[in-house]
Parts: sequence; structure tokens; C-alpha cells
Amino acid sequence: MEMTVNIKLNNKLFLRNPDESELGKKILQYSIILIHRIGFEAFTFKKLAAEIGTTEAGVYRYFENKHRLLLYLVDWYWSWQEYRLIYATNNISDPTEKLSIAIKLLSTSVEDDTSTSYIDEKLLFEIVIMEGAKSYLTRHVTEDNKHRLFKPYKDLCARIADIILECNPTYKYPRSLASSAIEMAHSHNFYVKHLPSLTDFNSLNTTHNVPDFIEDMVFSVIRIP
Amino acid sequence: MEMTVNIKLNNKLFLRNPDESELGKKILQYSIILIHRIGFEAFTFKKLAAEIGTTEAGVYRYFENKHRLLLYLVDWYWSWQEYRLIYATNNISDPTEKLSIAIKLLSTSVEDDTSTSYIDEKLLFEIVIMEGAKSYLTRHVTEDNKHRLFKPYKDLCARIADIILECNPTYKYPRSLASSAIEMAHSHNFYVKHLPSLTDFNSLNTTHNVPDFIEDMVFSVIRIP
DNA sequence: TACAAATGATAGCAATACTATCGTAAATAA
DNA sequence: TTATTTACGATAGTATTGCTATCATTTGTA
Repeated sequence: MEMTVNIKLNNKLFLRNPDESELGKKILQYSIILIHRIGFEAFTFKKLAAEIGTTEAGVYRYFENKHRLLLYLVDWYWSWQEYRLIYATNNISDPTEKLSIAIKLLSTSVEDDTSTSYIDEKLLFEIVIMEGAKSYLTRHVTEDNKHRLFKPYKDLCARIADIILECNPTYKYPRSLASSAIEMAHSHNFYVKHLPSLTDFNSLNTTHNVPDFIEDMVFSVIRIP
Repeated sequence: MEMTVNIKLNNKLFLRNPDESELGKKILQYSIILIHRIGFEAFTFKKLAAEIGTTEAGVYRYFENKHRLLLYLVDWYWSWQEYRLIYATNNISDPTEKLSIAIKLLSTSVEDDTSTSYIDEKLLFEIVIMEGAKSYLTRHVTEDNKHRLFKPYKDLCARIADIILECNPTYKYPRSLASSAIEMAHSHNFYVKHLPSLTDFNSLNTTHNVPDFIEDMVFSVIRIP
């Protein structure tokens, strides 16, 4: 059986829906490749257009600016992670096991998922680690938030907060803990790679790793040994 | 008795030391005000120059570019926080109390500290929350790191990691926990203000707050009730 | 009094972040 | 079939950004 996952995103993210045309899909595909290669700061619509053989104006027909494109990619990523979490925890009743799965899914690098042809999930994972925070660290967070542009991230946080409450209904800070765990899953992957002295891991010694640390943290906090 | 704290920073951060001249101090003072007002993205040396009545080229004589200036401010901030931590924990022997003080210092907004005339610590605190991550989320992290430009941050992390180890010498992830706590101190202040659904606090209900959550987290993890 | 250092003033330039217009090809409706 | 929308390519243009360079003037130091 062949099947594809189609992730629908808030239509305020784009001017023309990129997943409904060949050019649109190419914009998504090559923006991931190019941002991954040169970084979001150096990334421009002109360079992207040259990469895929269209013009700058052509890209502007799909996205207002590169920040909106980043938001699209980040939202896609969080929606995809939520889908993976639902899929991976299906039929599992033990909430601690669900939590453990969630932590592993979020903090472990992935292989390119073949279910979507034009999105390279491995590259996207690395982009979200490196550039993800820039999607909300702006002057217009509040406005973007009103337009529900952070909904996928919040939905995932809420889902994990629910699992935390299932584990321990008396824990006082489920949402804060959920968002912290998700952020740590990314930030510590960044630290391991770029600022290893901020962690207790190194790429050689694999006895300790990021998901182990986060699991230890989360389960300690909600008092599950 | 009057005294001033003078923070010396890595001289690779600047071309000409800004704290050794009137113009340099004005650059620091007004860059904080301007970045706080319009955000780091919209901030330019031209606008800064106009603000303080000098020219664009004048600012470039002190800092290579605006990213280096941000790094200067962020490094200044972390050095200042480490100084505050040393000062506030002086003569305290109980490591759990030291840890508690550290968490409060890092996660609670400050009033403008009068010990430095040209740096507004309250504004700087808010800048580091909003823009701090951009100091290391770049293509040149590795190079900047080689030049020791993140040393103040790492020093503070190491100091807190040491306190964590004093509390519990068997805890496996002291550095990861320290860097996480510091980051959470900032990120959750950001969430409370801009994305409150990611937290369990709100500005009205002050029964729960950011330092309480982080304390609960840290002490749970190192198994101190 | 001489000299170097710091600053001010101005110019210029390539790249960025757009916006606008126009022609054409392909898909769709009448 | 023809008419018409739509999507795209091509080109042009503009304000701003992110610098670098030059030269004159002021200011502090020897």
C-alpha cells in the first residue's frame, strides 16, 4: 500500500498554497536545502529562485517574505511531529511509555521520511534546531500569534502536557514542562554539535545522550522513578 | 562609599574598546535603548548613529557589525549575572540555598542597577530574553566559539553546574541541567509575555511563577525535596 | 608646539527586500 | 470552439542595508 501524508497549514502563512503546484513544491523542497546549506540569514528569495530556475518575483507570489516561509516550514515540522507522535503512541495505554516515546521522537535525528517526496525531514529537523527560534523571536510575535501561526507548536505542547497530566494529575506545571522538554530536545542537540561544554555529552561517548537526560529530567520532575 | 563595577570583555568583540571613550559608552547605552525599542532585526548602525548624533562610520570604528555588538551586550550581561551570583552567594555555605538564589537572579526581572551609568540592566535583561539566542544561532558559531566569544555564558553555566554537583555529587548531567535552567529562566519569561499557552502562569495569577517552576524542576531532578 | 589619535562629514557600492509591469502559455469556462 | 482567467517568466526599478574609503577637523598627549 502506498500512502502520502498531506499536512494542511494555516492559509495566512502563504499567498498561494505551495503544496498545490509543482513550482510551490519546488520552493519548499529547495528552500529547505538552501537554508540548510547557507543558513537563514544568508538565504534570499533571489538565491532560491536561481536554484530552482524561476525568478524572485515568482517566489514572492507564494510567500510574502522569507520569514513567512520559515514559519511555514517550522509549522509543517511541528505538525509532522505531532502526527508521528499520534502514530507512534497509538494503542499504547501506559502514559509513561507514551511520554518516553515522545521524548525520543523529538530529540533524535530522523532519516528522510519517504512519505513526503518534496520535504527532506532530516534536513528540516536540523533547520528547526538551528533556525526554529527565529520564527517567534521577532517584533511581530503577538500579531503572528493572533493569526494562529504558532498553533502546530502549541498543539504539540498541549498534547505532551496532557500525557504529563496522565502520568501525574497533581503536577502543577504540565504545560511549562512540556514546552521545556521540547525546547531542550532541540537546544541540547545544538549544544552537542556546537557548544559541547554546555552539555555532559560528546559525540564520542555515547553512553549518555540527549533523550536519556530529558527522560531523567521529566520523570524526576513528575516523580516517576 | 561609591563604587562602579567594570566588566572587561574579550577584545575580539570590538575594534575599539567602547568602555574607554564617551562615544563608545554612548554606543553601548543607545544600542540597548534602540534594540529594545525596534528589535535587533530592524536595528542598524545608521539608525544608532542618528540617535546619538554621530555617523555610521563612527559606529563601525567600534564594532565590526551589529552581530558583534549584540555579542558584546550579551557577554556583558552574562558577566554581570555571574558577578551578581558571586556577590549574592558570598558567605552562603548551603549549596541548595545558592542554587535557589541563582535561579531567582536569573529568572526575575531586575531594576536598572545604578552601579553602571551607561548600561540599563532592565532593558538589557529584556533584550537578552528576546534576542540572546541570536548571538549563537548563526553559521559562524564554531568560529565565534573558538575566539571564546561565549566564555561568559559558559562560565556562568559551569559555576551553576558546580553548585548542582555540590548539592548532589552523583547527579549525571550537571552541565546540561545548568544550561537548561538558565535557558528556561529566559524562555519562560518570554512565553509568559508573548505565548502564554506554553506555560502555566499568567500575569494576573501570581501564585505560580517562573522561578518556582524552575526551582521545582531543578530540585526534583537532583532529588532534593 | 608638534604630533598622533579620535571623530565628523561625505561619498560610493554591492546586495537585500521588495513592488510593478508586461507578455505568453496553459488550464478552464462559456 | 472561443474566450478568459491563472500561472509563470522576464525585466525594470526603488529604498534600505551593510558595509568601505577618503579627507578634514578637533582633541588630547609628548
